[in-house]
Amino acid sequence: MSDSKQRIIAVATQRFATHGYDGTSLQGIADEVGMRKPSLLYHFPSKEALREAVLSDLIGRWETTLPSILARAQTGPDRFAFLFDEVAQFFQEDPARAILLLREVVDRPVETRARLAEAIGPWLVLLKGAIEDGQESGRVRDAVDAEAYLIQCIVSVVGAVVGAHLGTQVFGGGDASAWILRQRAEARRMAQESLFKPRG
Amino acid sequence: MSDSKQRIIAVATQRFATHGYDGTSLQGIADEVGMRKPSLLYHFPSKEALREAVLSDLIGRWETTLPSILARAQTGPDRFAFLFDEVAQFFQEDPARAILLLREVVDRPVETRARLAEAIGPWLVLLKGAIEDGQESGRVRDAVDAEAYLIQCIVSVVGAVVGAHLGTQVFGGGDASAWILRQRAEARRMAQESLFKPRG
DNA sequence: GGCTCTACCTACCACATGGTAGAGATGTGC
DNA sequence: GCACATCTCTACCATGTGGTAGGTAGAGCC
Repeated sequence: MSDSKQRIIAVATQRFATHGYDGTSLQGIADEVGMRKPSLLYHFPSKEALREAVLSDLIGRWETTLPSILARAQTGPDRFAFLFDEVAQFFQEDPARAILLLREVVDRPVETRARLAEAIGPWLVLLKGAIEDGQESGRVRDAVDAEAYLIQCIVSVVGAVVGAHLGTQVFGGGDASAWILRQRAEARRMAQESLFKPRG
Repeated sequence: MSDSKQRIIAVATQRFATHGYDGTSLQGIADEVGMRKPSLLYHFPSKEALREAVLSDLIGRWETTLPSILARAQTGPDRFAFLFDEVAQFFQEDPARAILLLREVVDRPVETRARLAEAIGPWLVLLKGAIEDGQESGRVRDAVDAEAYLIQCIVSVVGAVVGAHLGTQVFGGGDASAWILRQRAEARRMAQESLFKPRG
């Protein structure tokens, strides 16, 4: 992909995340990239095409990151905590990813969900199996609703980014990046302790 | 408040939630209400004023609902589960409330958070105290980060509405309203089991 | 009847938007 | 030299937007 295209996608990603699709103008993106609007429209024939490219780029990054996470998660100990943190790390690295994803799901529920189902569905089915195995072997609580649990985990991780900003305002103390770490840690603790049976 | 004003707010709430502020036109609202655009602008001098009114209406409803929840929560048993479910019920009653809130926090982080801090801040401080009391008396896990925990609870409840729609697509089985119940139940279970120490 | 207020209307405006037409520059292969 | 492709530009357009000006019908009041 050409350099211009990549720069446009990068800028558009941030602006779509910050102001939403409707709240972002091609003019604004073009200005920030440093070109005229028609030049931008040369690379992406329409605003809708740009949205599509931005989303594809995000999902693409996810799909290249995921296998590496899963591969490493299989070997080490504390697989659960590792998996949770790595996924959280993906969003924390660039919070715009979480916000963008959230916006897409809320703005265009049907279309986005279908894409998302394709991208993370198989992975969730896998994890669901792992949870059910854990229930049979007695390590995982029987009360866990595996499917709903997994969805809530995603909600927690993505929501931690939004929640962090909320924390700074309501309770004060520390900046947003410090809060995001606290939110992530607490989300993991909640997920972990509500999944496994207490030891002993 | 006049009937027209209330109808406008009701329609605007749904449309802002569904399409976002920027994605909603005054024309569209006016059409659905059944009046001309300038008539709408007679009641609310600007689109921004309408947004403000919609948000005030939502927060107002919350502020009248909350005391009744807290009053009832103090007497009965299973206070935690009751509180959690009642709050969840508020959003489930009209999912647009959850989506709208989410959108506001994401769209106008600073302004909305300040308002939200005002509306729910004192209540969160109260609950924070209750959790810390529980830690001292040994019923609540020491590892709980009270502030982050409470924020994550809000994220879970609001996110359950979004997550429910995700569940239908990824796993299938049941419609959105059935999924929202599952998400809520699982979110409560996760919050509860990660808060209290295991009995016995 | 006259005055005022509310609630609504028609007609209009300035402006920003997404998008198009078509030309000019810059390089690449022959 | 010349055709061709790639990329960017200027100039423009149709449309929809939030918002304004000003008028009208009716209710209540004196």
